[in-house]
Amino acid sequence: MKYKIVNNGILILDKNDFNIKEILECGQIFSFVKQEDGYIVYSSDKCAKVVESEDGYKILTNDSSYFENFFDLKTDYTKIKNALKKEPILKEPIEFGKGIRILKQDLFETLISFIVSANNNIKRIQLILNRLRSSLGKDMGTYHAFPSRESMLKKDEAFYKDIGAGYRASYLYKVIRQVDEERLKEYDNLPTPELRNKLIELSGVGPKVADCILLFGYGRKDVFPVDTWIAKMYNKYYEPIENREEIRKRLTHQFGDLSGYAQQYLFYFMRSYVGNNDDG
DNA sequence: TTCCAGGTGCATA
DNA sequence: TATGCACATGGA
Repeated sequence: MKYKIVNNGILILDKNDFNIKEILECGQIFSFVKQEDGYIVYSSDKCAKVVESEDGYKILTNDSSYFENFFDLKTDYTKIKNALKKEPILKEPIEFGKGIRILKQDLFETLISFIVSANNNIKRIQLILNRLRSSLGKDMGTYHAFPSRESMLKKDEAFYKDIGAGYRASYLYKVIRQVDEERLKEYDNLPTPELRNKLIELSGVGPKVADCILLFGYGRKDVFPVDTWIAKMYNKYYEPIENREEIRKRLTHQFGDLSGYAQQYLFYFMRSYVGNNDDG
């Protein structure tokens, strides 16, 4: 994909592999705001405004190199989509979400965010994380950074209940006492299966949340997170199987190193297009 | 009112 | 190892 670093951000010079609505609304990230003329996206202590232009997008930010990596701009998504289109089941989902890119997100933020996401809906996940940012995150002027582990350590479990985390409050209280940002970074040296086992040891992190952290934080594309929507998909287009571990095994076997990409096209398609309509 | 949402932890067999 | 249940909360 063609893009150019300029003095106030990044110019995306191609709309084929970049659609900001699809990138932000496909469920991989929760901290963003839709505006009249574009989107503002928050990651860690940074932010960017993304505005559509005639032949692409402008990413307005002071941290171009961070967002170059964040938006995974060096990866050729045309190539990935062409490879995945050979699977009949992915033809329509890829057409529907052809501007999706897998974001490379901050590890600690991804850990906390996807613990909150468990058995929860996206609107409420966003609400809880916004409260977390605004009450504990560093004031950056026009917004608040995602809180550090250090700032989260100062709060008791009741605080996390008060911001609406529900029964996940105890997971949050515990998990920040199990790992810090440095340890999470060190884990990146491990191969995916070992790293996955390390993550599952953490409070509030099971197989599905671990896979989301692997995919959206560590950038591991050889995982296929199986949530309620993917389970629905599998039972609709493949065959009825109750066991999600079995579904995960079969899908990672089918899609291999492109599992993460395939999962995201399917998830977005199921959630926003097929939705609850069960007669397709 | 019941069901569901990007599931996990824990007890039980 | 595998199954079943409880767990907060708000929208449909």
